[in-house]
This record gives sequence, structure tokens and C-alpha cells, in this order.
Amino acid sequence: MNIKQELPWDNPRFRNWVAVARACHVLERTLAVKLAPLDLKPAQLDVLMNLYRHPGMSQHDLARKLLVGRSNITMLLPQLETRGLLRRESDEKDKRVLRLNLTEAGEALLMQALKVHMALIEKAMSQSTPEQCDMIGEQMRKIYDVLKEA
Amino acid sequence: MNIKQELPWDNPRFRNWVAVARACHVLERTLAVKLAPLDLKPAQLDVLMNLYRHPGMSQHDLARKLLVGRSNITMLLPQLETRGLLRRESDEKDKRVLRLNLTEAGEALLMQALKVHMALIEKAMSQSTPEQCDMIGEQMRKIYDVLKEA
DNA sequence: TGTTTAATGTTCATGTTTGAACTATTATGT
DNA sequence: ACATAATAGTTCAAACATGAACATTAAACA
Repeated sequence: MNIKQELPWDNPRFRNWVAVARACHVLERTLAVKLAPLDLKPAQLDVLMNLYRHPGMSQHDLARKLLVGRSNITMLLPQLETRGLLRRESDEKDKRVLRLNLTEAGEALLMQALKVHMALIEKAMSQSTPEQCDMIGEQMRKIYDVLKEA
Repeated sequence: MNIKQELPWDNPRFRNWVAVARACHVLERTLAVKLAPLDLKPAQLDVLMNLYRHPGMSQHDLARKLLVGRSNITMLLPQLETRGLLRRESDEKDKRVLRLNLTEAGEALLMQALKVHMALIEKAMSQSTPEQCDMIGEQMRKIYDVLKEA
């Protein structure tokens, strides 16, 4: 019995997923560097992006979107609120929830940050054809669906 | 001028990359849960994996492989060394460097953890054909190369 | 109605990650 | 050889993420 034959590195799925993880990691680190001039971290950009797309969402919903704990959101938001990038308003109908909305300043900063993010992604994926790119997205959404319910 | 037309969400590359990042994130979180019974974190598994594939590597090399700072390695290793999973031996020729090697216990635990990791990846990528999977890996390696030098 | 259960957000203690200064050792250049 | 640069690893403080316990409010249901 040759143990080498059972090693994951011989498995294409394993090797290819490692490549995915590495690409993700390096893109995230690069993004952090490029966002630094805006005094924004990737996690904070994720918040702004989600609030732009889903105005008035609750902290709970935001946490689920970002795949983080609720307490993480609690720690994250005051920094952004103090900077005047977003507002937290108590819901009239359900006094437990806080409705989140971007301010104009928040939206303006988001647009700047998106330029940076977009440019980085364009650069990263410039080697792929549109068909390859769409296929990748499609497969990744499947992976997300498979794992989210597990 | 309709600002919506310039939004990244209309750009396939952007949307698809977001899917990649989300899939990565959820797989990492799931892996953390599945590794918990072995008292191992994903970051620690990465260390063991790299030491298995590159016996005798230095902490500096390990840090570069993991895309992480050297101090992170310094903080990470004592936990594993105390558990008897790896050894740190001073290099004879260059007394600055520490050579890292797995112990037998470390290798044994690695094999258990790899089963878990492998099963998770198999499940995640079970929806993709081998051709799709290889194509994804290929594109991701390109992305890594493009960004690493930037 | 009144009691129990669930949901939202916060707090806090713990563990992790980071980057800048620091020590020790080796390489480089004069 | 000697002074200077660069390299490997460590230390430390600050930032960050996490999960459990908690307070408040709403929903379920008896």
C-alpha cells in the first residue's frame, strides 16, 4: 500500500481548490493595500457595498450576508457611523431592529472604493475569457449553495 | 448620465469574483467547524500541509507560502510544537534560520485532517466536471501570478 | 391575558493577525 | 579586516474576529 497514492495533492479537485483559496487570499491582501489611502478595510467595504444594494437592512441581515457573527457587526458599525458614512435608525414597527442606510458621504466613498476594487478585479481576471469567467462564477455559486445548507 | 450603468454589479467579472470570494469564505468557515474535533484550525492545517510537502523549510519560507507575516508564524508554531506535532531545529550553516519538520504525530494528525479537508472539497466541487474544475484551477493560478508581482 | 419561546443587538473575555521595533547572524563593499 | 546592509526570527501593542452570556422586545400559545 502506497500512501502517496491517496494523498490529496494527487486529486485534481484538491489541487484546484487550493489554487482558488490562494487567489482569493492574495486578492484580498492586495485590496487591503489599495484601499488604505481611503482609510477603508475590505470588511468595511463589504458593509458599504451591502448597504448600497440593500438600503434599510438590519444588522442581523447584514451579518448573514457577510457570513460573520452579529457581534462582529456591532463592533464594525460604530467606526463607520462616527465617520458619517452610515446611519442606524430604530425601526418603528419592531423596536429590536436597527435599520441601516448609507449617508451621501458613505455613498461617495463607496464609489471611490469601488473604482479601486473594480480595477483590481479587472486586472486579476483579465486573463479569462468572458465564457470562462461566467463558468467560474456559476460553479462558485453552486459551491456556495451546497455548503451554506450543510 | 446614468450612474447605474457604471456600477460594478453590472460587470460580469465583478459579479463572478464576488461569487468566488463568497465560496471561499463559506468553505473556510465550514472547514473550521469540521476540524474542531481534531483541535485544529485551518491556519494550523495549512502549516502542517506545507511542512509535509516541504520538509526542513524555514519560518520565513513558510510565511511567504502562507501569504502571512513572519510574526504570525512565530505566534503560530509554539502551539503546534508544544503538542509535539513539529520540531524546530537550528540550521548548522546559518544560525539565524530554524528548520521545520513534522513529527510522526504531526504527520498522523495531518492525515486525519486531510481526510476531512478532502471530503469537504469533494462535496463542494462535486457539481463541476473534471474539465470545469481544471479550468478553474488554471485561471486561479493565473490570477495568483498576476497579483503576486503587483 | 399571561407565560414561554424566539429574535435583535450589545457586552465582554478570549484568541488571532498585523506591523513596527528589536536582537542576532550573515553578506556586501571598501 | 571593518563598517555597513540585509536577513531570520522574536517581542509587543493595537486592531480584529469570535462565541457565549445578557437585555430588550416581539411572537407563539395556553
